Amino acid sequence: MLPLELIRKEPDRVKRAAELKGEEAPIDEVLALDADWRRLLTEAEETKAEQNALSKHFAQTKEQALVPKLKELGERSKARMAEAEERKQKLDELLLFVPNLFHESVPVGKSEADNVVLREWGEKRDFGFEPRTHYDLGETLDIMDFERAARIAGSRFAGLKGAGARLERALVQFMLDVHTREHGYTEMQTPFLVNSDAMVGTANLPKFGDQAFRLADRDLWLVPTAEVPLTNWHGGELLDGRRLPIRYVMYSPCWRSEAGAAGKDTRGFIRLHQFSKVELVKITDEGSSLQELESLTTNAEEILRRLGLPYRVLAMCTADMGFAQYKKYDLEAWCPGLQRYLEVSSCSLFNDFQARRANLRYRPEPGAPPRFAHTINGSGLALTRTVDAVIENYQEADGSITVPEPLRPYLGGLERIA
RNA sequence: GGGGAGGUGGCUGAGUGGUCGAAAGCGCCCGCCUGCUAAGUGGGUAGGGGGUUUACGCUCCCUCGAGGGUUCGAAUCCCUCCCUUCCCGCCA
Repeated sequence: MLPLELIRKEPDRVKRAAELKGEEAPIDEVLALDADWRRLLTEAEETKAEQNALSKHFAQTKEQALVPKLKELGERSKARMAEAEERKQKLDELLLFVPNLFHESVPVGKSEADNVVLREWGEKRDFGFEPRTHYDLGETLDIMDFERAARIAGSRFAGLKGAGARLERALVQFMLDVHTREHGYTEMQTPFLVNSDAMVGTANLPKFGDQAFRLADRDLWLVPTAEVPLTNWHGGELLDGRRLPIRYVMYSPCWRSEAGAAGKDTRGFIRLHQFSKVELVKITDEGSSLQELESLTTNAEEILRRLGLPYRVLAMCTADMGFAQYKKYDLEAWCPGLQRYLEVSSCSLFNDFQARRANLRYRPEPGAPPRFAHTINGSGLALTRTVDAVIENYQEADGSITVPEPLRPYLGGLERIA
């Protein structure tokens, strides 16, 4: 959510930013409602002030002749206030549909083709044979099962078996260990179901409800990412600014309806209704947030490096950035079987956009007025696709898979999946 | 699922119809005092919004879990919901 004050003062700037992001922004409606609301509010408050003063007088004198006047003032202020409230409510609802601005460093672009490759790491391996896809290898080795998953849940679900399941679990533990022991994150475990308020806090609602799964009989959603519970974890709180940044890491399953993705990535372990992820979330202050985005991105990259997976880092352009992000990097791992890069992490800075929605504030120092926090998140990494990248990059000519060194301790010393 | 208790500022916790945005304590801030530390001592210290102001500020309104209601007037009385906690039941 953007501050109303900003929209009032610089409506054109907000409109322009929305346009470059390819988002609609109901700025004119917001401005009209804002003017209406303030006019009615002033009227209501003036009447209320008169009533309060007279009521105070009445409390002392008990002058019964004042009662009708008091009653009338009360009714009038209540009626005006109700009108004002009605506008304010509409205004607040609309504000949830105004997209975030973006940082000046974000490349302006029209499509994903305008994203900028910032750096590439690792050598793409020369196999000396035609590398196979992870789903080909996975089914041959009997460590991935798409058919049976579809039988019990439908398409876009997958199952892992034996060494496949263990490989994913090893990756989870490896990632959690690196982030908690070396990068200063605190491991969390939160509910995987969250209410609508939490979804609004991270801006998954009201605009993107069709991307998530909701329980039919109550106000609960399956988390589309651990970003939702973690970013909202301190929602409504006033944090001690001296204790920022807060760094959380959490493993969770994620559920997404993938509405609108029909036909995309239908094969393999790539785009599923349920996948696993190790998520990094930071809650920080204004001054440090840009820098904290950089370090979070580096933290996620570190996992790819240790696993020896070639990858590249993209600066997302305005058009590819999304409604709530202020600045965003994608990490893409090279998958030689698929002959393409797969997004394994998306690291974003939201500024105070989410914090305003979640009412997440901090006091910079004792006595200072509260400010909205800045929030950052990124995968560290998405498990599903990291499994793919490991399988494809570490495959051998005979169809077996060499286990990357750092994972072996987590697999009881296992060196090869065959 | 059944029954009891409770949700008040950064925290603990008083307050049962007006003079209460709210005692006291802790914490924090500013001063005084004290070789240092600790202690003592005086004062200050909730959040949000509107108007006005270059600004400091001034002023008004709202907020005691959320939303309704009663009343001239609600932290206080009534209703609904949410949450916490205790006892019973069930259970991994």
